[in-house]
Amino acid sequence: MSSFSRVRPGRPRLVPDIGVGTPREQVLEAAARLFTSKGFAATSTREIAEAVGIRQASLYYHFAGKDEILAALLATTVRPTQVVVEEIVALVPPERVETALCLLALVDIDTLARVPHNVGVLYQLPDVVSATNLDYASFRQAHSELTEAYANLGSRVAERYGVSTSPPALGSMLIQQVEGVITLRTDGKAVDSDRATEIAAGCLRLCGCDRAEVDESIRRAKALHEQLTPRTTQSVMSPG
Amino acid sequence: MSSFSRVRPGRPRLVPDIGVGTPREQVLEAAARLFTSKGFAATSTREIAEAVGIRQASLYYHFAGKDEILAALLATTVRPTQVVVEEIVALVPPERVETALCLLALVDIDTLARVPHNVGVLYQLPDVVSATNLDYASFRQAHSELTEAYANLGSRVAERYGVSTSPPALGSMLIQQVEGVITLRTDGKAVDSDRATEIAAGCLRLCGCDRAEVDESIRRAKALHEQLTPRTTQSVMSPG
DNA sequence: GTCTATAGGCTGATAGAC
DNA sequence: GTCTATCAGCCTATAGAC
Repeated sequence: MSSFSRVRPGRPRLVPDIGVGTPREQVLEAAARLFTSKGFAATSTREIAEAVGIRQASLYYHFAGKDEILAALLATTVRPTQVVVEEIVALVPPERVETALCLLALVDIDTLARVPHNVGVLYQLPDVVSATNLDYASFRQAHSELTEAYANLGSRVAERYGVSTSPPALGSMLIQQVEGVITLRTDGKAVDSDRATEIAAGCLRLCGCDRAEVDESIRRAKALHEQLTPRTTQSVMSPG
Repeated sequence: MSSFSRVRPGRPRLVPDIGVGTPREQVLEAAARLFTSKGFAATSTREIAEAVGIRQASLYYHFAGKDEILAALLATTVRPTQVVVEEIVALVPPERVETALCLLALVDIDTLARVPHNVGVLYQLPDVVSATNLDYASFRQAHSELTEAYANLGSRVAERYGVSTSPPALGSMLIQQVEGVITLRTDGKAVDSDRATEIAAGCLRLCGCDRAEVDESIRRAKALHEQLTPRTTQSVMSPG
């Protein structure tokens, strides 16, 4: 909206606005970068303001407080929802659970790899979790539902291959594997399409799939995945 | 040392000392609990002091500053060193790489599960990483050496089963799987011996092992593991 | 919409009594 | 070895001018 005209209402900034997007978006961009790299509590509102090129007090025109900035960032959904899981399952013939699991993993990995500034880390920070002014509970529930989806699909696959790991344990192992994407980005490593495929294949092997089944499921899931996310550059992401 | 006599030099505390261990240990215990649950930056020295039952300023008799408390905690080694890796490899006949990998995983899982207050999380916190007054680099190197050990053992196993994942990718997947212990403890879930076994088995499946090989390697590795850590309660740990 | 100015609180740390 | 007392600095947030 702001890029339509450089002449905006209100007093001009000391430093002219050279950023992209609305001021609000600029704040969120800077906050995401700082929160993920230094942590929430360790980042001051002054630093955020300075990164944007405005004064500390000016933040409070756009957000009610530091917590609100964090809440807005967390609202940036970074994981597949229950609805998406159901779509994925519906896309795949019931006898091909392996493909469904693989597709879920690919979609999830892709989401985590693409989200700006590795915002996925925020959900893992203790000071974010314990800063319970916000409805962190709703995230927890969404996350545990996603874990259940992994547990459900994974254990149906495991059954076929005689793997006896309990569904909850298998679910947490699978989601842990997928969330390796967050770790990789934190460590400054890029997550490209090949890496995504390797992680998804790892998920299948975790459930006991043999090589032939892994290859076949990967092939089918990748086809479906490209069909789900058409025309965009595939899963290539800078580490930041 | 302090428990020999309750009468210690110096002015008595306002609140009588009912804690265990030396005052220094009490501070570390409280700091570990608070740092891991609230984060480093979000924890004040006043909170630590209050938890111990002393005044904020009294902390500075035992530690030069907040950073020093953190550094002392990080010095609590929580992962197998290069030397331990070599010992493990030496324990297992060369043709049983699967067993070596499994044993490494079990030892590592056990270490992470037993360390007080889930101190392993500290190494993942952005504010700890960016608080580089301390030699965080040495930890990074130790961690990357451990990842390499997983990569090395894992890819030797993978080779046998026709799994073509690159060693670095496999290494990061394996260590990610093991570090699921940290996540589990953060989520308040206990990590008992059965869970440890399931995770170790997952590591083997990640490398392509079939069921028979997984079972055999687990059996051998557990025997060696018990031999390494005799007479202690096996891997049972409270979540905190 | 951004500025200046400032309030009020909490922080990490030091000095010196006991 | 722990206390009291205190400091200077930074923090979030508000009020009101432009």
